[in-house]
Amino acid sequence: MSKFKTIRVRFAPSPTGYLHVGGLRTALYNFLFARKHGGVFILRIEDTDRTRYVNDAVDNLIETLRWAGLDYDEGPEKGGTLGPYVQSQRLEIYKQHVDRLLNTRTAYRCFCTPDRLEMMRKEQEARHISPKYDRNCLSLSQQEIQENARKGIPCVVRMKIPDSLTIRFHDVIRDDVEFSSEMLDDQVLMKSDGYPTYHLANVVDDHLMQISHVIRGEEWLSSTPKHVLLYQFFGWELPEFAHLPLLLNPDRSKLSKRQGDVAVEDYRAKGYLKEALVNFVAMLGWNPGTEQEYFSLEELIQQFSLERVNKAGAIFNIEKLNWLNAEHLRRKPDEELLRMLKEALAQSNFKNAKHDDEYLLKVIFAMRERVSFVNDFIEKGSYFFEPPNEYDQEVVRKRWKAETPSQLKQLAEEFSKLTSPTKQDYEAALQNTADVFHVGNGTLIHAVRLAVSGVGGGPGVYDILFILGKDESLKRMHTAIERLT
RNA sequence: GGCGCUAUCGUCUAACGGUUGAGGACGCGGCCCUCUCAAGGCCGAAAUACGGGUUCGAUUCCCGUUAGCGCUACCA
Repeated sequence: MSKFKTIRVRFAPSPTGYLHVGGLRTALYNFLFARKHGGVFILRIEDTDRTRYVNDAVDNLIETLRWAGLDYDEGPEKGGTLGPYVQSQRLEIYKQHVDRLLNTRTAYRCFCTPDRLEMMRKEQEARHISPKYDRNCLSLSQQEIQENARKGIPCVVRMKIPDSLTIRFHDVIRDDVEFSSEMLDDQVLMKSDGYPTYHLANVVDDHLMQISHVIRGEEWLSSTPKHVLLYQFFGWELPEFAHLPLLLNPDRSKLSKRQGDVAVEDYRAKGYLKEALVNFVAMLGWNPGTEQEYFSLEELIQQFSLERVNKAGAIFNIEKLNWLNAEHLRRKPDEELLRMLKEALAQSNFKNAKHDDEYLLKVIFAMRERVSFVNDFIEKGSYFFEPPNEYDQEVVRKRWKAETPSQLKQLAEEFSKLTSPTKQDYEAALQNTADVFHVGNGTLIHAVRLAVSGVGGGPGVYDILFILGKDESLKRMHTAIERLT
């Protein structure tokens, strides 16, 4: 599919504070594509806007990518032969390339002040024509340019868009796309502070870093013709382009804060598993063509293809993420769940409670099918870590009758006779007691459950009793008899 | 406003002109299982934006309309 020998792709975020879930998906698709084809996945930091620089953003980005399991082959902190991989460290390279453009007259210096530009735009807007630089500085003579430079007037470098040219390029996802050069502005390539704009830096770097496929968000589609022109100006071969559909808010606007969490770290903090988040964003805009929904990273790598990426934007649907999280969580081996539960416990209200692994493993066994998040073990199964401090009133109304206290007293009596009871022992004892009172065992089951857990749902009652142990169970039964009578 | 991209159940999506009275998943409702809650199983409601073409035949190809989104910065 490609004229390039090795697949080389890059994820090129701008460090503005955190990794956006849309960014995570872009990174993921790049990663999957590279791994699938034995290619190279590069991380490049696009920090050419000094006004938006955020401290620690790069570290944060790298840490989040690492958390998600998307290891890059070349990039900051990792190195590579075609670095540096941080654009602010490549200023000299951009300058050289801008000079090339200047020499071939495919770019020119512009000394217009921001004020003049602003006024020009206002006027154009008033006249209902699309805002475009009026090329005021294109006609400057060599002398005038030198004069201005000598006076120290700040200047930018603009690319000179050819007139009436149709620019066509191929996109793996959208096929052929074409734009008229008439619509293009003489884009600033080099800012007055000596930093390149995205357009220049991205083309220069993609070429120098031998990027074979530019896989990025759809918001770049409209500026791609400028990039194509730049490749032509430099006489470089075009990479393949693949513009990914956007991630949307529930109201179909572009995914943003305000309408929920957009930072990967938010989801991480909320207890979502990286496996679930990765699986989920992978399915937002891509599918394998089969009915498989649950994927490990390894399976995604095997099955991923750019050709099966959709064109239309996708809403970030939290319900499905929750479901996938539960799926991934419940399939985890005991040991891993144990490790995660201990970690969660350490940060919970029960951090001082002592429970050995054997006990926690029993809780995991009992709760496994009932949790979507690790914290659910603690929240939905709080009674495994402390006695109920209140009883669900609705359940009390339904399950706790006038005769219940005396029945439970008798049941407690039976339980206390048992030595190291198994689940079966509890069951037999309860059955016997139910027979004595001529009631169905359900009557006692629900009452005991309420007494020991405070709630109406959960694992089988014999499991709960067994996990809690005889002494604790009896204690709770007596407490309930007292408090609910 | 201009340019571009997009358009199948509420949501994510399948279908690459015909075996489609449009399939799956999440969510929702019902039933089964059952000591409860889950999990699981079964069933159900739910979609091709609209209008023209092309074709023996359009979800699928073309055009238009509408809608949504993106871009339109010395931001990326």
